[in-house]
Amino acid sequence: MSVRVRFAPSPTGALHIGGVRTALYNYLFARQQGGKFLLRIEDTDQNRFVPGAEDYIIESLKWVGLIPDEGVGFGGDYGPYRQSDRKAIYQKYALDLVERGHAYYAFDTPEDLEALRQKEANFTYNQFTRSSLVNSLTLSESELRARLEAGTPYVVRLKVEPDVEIRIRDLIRGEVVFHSSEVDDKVLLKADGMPTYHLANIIDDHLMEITHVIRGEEWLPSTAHHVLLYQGFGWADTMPQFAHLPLILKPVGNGKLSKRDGAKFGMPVFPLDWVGATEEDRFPGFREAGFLPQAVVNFLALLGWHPGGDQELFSIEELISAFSIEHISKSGARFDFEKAKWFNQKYIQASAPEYLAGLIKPLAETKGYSVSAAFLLQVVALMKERVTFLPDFIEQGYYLFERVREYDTETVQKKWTANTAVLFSDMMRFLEQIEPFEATNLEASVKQFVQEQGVKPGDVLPLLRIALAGTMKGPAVFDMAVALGREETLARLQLFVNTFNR
RNA sequence: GGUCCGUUCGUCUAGGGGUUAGGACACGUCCCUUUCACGGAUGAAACACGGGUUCGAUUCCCGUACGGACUACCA
Repeated sequence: MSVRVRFAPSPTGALHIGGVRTALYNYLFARQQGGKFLLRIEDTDQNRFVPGAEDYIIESLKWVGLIPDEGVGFGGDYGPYRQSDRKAIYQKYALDLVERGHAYYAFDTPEDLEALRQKEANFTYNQFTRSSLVNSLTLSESELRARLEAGTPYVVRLKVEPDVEIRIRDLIRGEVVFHSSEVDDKVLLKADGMPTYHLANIIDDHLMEITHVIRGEEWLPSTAHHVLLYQGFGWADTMPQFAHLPLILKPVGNGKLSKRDGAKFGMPVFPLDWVGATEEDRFPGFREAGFLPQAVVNFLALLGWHPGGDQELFSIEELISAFSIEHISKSGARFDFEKAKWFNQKYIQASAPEYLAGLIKPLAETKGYSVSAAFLLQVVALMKERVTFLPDFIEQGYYLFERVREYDTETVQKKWTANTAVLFSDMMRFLEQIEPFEATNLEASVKQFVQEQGVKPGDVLPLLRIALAGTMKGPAVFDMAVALGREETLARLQLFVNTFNR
């Protein structure tokens, strides 16, 4: 049987970076096994539905390159892939389960249950309490029929049999055992006719012939219910295998990574910018922060998984061939933004100049710079080894696009002497006619010129650098001069002399 | 509270009954470089604790502690 896995987020807002990792692991597994990777939208909670979230999820997956083989927006033979479009299917199966004796109607209202919880803090609807509640197990047949015919709202609940051991073989954690006395009678079908996650995911996974369920650790406790459902439907022999992923934890402190941590630690925790309706519902994304999707993938892949060995940088092809569920860690992994930055830097260094130039072009344009592709290529060559994020090309290297905004006056004062102005004027005349205006020639000639003037290069070159860039940081001076061109270089030298020669 | 899951340098992790416990990020020092980075070298830094099992446990078992998830007509 060929592998089929799914990523099944619910459209309640921006897709958390942990969700991206779950999608990635599913994707890697599917690709490696020659199987299919599907996207299913779990929108059975009408109250939590957020417009735009579905598009956001799809765009996120596309950005990181995890293209589903089937799913909402991707076609496929097992649709519909949006659960709200499958409502009738769940109702049919829920009633089927009632007939099989593995589920029952319950008429207790949310208010009834809330009142019970008030009275008894740990109240649970289960095999011990259901006999004293209002459901098809306690109602007579005629009472039941009367309520159903009157259209009384009801839910369908799982009927958990007493004294049964539920064994789960988790691919990551080994065998996990639950006793049915600890398993409650979960709601399967809600009063609005929609299924809960538990029902919908079992029916869909069965109908969509899912072979492996790779999902977050938060689902481990409810897997007992899921196993019972497979058995109740008579699908035990085709039940998928489970793999419960460790959580992604906060960078510091306790608990899992939350969307608030982004603002708190000044880093994105979402793949793309999310712009919600309110000011508080806005979050930055990795893409807009200037990450390369390949770097995000590499970073995420290694956050909770490692194939063994010392390799850190993996192409997507390498990830696919090296991936194995058995090598996924059991414990939660802290989100280390410093490591994410390192990956990005590495991927920028390794990227083709043309690719980078294409990515920074729109960034330059929003800053109001209109530059040629050739010039962008020069910027990339100059800045590639010293940036972490894509916008750094423009922001750190702004002086390649416009004139110096601010000089490092401290260094200027340290190096400026009585004859600096004269020296610079002579150097400008020298630069005016030097041929070719090219880095190695410039370097050799200018150094020689400076020496002939009886000055040490160390006294002049820093000033030359500041004249062109304003700062002591940055690319090699003569490379910058070439990128700027002869005319602009001379103009900046003149400007520099004018500024400091008082 | 109950159930379940987990615990190797600060962080991500490799490893696995006998190892100088390996790599990477971050950090320190040095080299390269008349800048900054890149690169190279190097240093500091870990098996939560207590019992077993064993000739020998960081590795296997059991506890304890700590951390986490779940405990909705949310997913």
